[in-house]
Amino acid sequence: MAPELPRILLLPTHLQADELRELEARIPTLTHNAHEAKVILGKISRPERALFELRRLKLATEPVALEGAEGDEAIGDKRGRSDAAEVPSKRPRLSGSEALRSRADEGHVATLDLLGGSGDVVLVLKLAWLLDSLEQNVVLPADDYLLYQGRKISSHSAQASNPGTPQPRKEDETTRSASAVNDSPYSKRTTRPGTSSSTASDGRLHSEPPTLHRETTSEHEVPLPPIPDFLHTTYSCQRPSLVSPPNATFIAELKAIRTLRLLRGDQVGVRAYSTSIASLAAYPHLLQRPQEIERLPGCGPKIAQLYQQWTEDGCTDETRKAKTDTELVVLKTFYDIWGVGDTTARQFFKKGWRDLDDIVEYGWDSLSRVQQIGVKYYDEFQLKIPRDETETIASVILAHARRVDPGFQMVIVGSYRRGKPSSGDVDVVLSHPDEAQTLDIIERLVSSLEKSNFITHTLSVWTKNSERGQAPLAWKGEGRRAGSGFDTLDKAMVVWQNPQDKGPHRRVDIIISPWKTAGCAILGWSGETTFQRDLRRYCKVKMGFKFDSSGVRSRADGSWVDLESSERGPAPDMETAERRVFEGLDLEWRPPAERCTG
DNA sequence: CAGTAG
DNA sequence: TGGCCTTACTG
DNA sequence: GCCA
Repeated sequence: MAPELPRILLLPTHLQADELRELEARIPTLTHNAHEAKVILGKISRPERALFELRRLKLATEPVALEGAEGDEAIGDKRGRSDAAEVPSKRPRLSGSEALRSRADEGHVATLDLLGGSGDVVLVLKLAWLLDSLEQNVVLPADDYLLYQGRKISSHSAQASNPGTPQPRKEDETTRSASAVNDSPYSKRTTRPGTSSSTASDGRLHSEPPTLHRETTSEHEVPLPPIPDFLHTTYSCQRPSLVSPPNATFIAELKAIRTLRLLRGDQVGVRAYSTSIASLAAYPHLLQRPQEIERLPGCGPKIAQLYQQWTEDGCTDETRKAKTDTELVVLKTFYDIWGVGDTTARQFFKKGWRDLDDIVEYGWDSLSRVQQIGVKYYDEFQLKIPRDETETIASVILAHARRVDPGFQMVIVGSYRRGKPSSGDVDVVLSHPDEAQTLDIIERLVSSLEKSNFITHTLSVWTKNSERGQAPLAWKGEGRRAGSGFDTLDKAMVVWQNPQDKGPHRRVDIIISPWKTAGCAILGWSGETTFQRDLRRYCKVKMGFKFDSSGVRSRADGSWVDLESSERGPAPDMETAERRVFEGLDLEWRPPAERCTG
């Protein structure tokens, strides 16, 4: 009794001719017409490949709500390092238990209805679905095999895809950013330009009608999805960029290339790839073809070409070759040591060192103090820090600050504030409405946390530039008064371990800001690198300002520009201050979760 | 001074 | 074709 | 590598 199968089209991709024939023989409901197939099967494993196949079949679809399967690959976790010969400088080995979390059981709720359901929905599944179903003699749920789910559209209905996400509420002054994580900020902006155009007071507001370039290339009438108006800017601080964009897997490939460029010393390449990554991270549609890419800012023919190669081959030449290039693999290992950058990584390699044991054995004494710490805790620093632990660490820091004065306030910044489920390190910004309280607190705080054995090592302390380092600010101008304290912020970069449970050592940054620039401080510490870079560039080019986390200045005369106080006085809290900075910079408010530029 | 950090 | 974010700290 |  064969299971009752839906109409199936079998893709020939990656199948030998005889394999193909044999499989086809086992499918009673086989069709060769893509339009009547309910299920498309193939020996493929990525949603992008699925789209590529649909294109080849000339089957136009729009995506149906489906949180894309993320290609969240851990970096290199195969470190076959010998435990033999632990050098005097012992590098503690982690006790067993490595992968505590199994991926892939994120609770698949909805079982897809294969037989019933609206007739115009087509599923692209992995071939394994068929094999498993036949083996077990039942039609298995498609969930675990699903690569793509789309609704067939006739070539003339170019409906903008809105994959059924709930309409999010408007952000207003009082909304807290944390809740934004669950939203789908795309949906409110993917509506056609014109209907919901942003209120960006950017001057060069792009409220043009949906004039899509006439990209009616030789190709068929399937129109490219509209470019959201916010993607006409080259500044990533002017648009939402979410944590898990639809094209995350392709972005991951570009990030891999970026890392390779870094290791090779190609800094310009790093810049360029960062720009394209940030642009793609803001693109709310799953890519369908290379032409879409070239329309995006920071993306040109090269990136489009890489995309094509990647959809067809599953990876690019550059990453494929790198995988077997020992030099690059070793460089990456070295680069991951805290305190070792790409230049030093190459130097280590040139000395003939090939793994961490070589460094310990042959070069220990040549390492800087922080590099020694980086090597010693190499494994532990690679571990991600879950959100609840970040909160625990932060609350200890705040408690110690409040022991000095109860008026201290704190915002956890960094990737935590962006809503990531785990972080590489912990960043917190502390401030106090009374400026006298933030003056020399950093050293007292650090020593207090050292005495309580939370801080095991202090990597560096940026101490009191405010007082001593006023000279370096060539941004002279008489506007700056002595002791006003808005030079580069005081901060401490430390190694942390809970003295009670003795968990892994963690990297923690504690930043102190005077109240009047606390908005800039949390803004400067919450976005990803490209967001920051573009924010500074935007301030320079568009505003004639010089932004940094310790304040905004006029480039004309170097005078401090206060964007954080209103007529009603200083901001009541740091988040409000941050909103005022956005306003003062003529930027639309961007919740931290939308600052994920990759 | 070069190198590194966020 | 030049420019691409910023700057103090460390050794 | 892309943009002004």
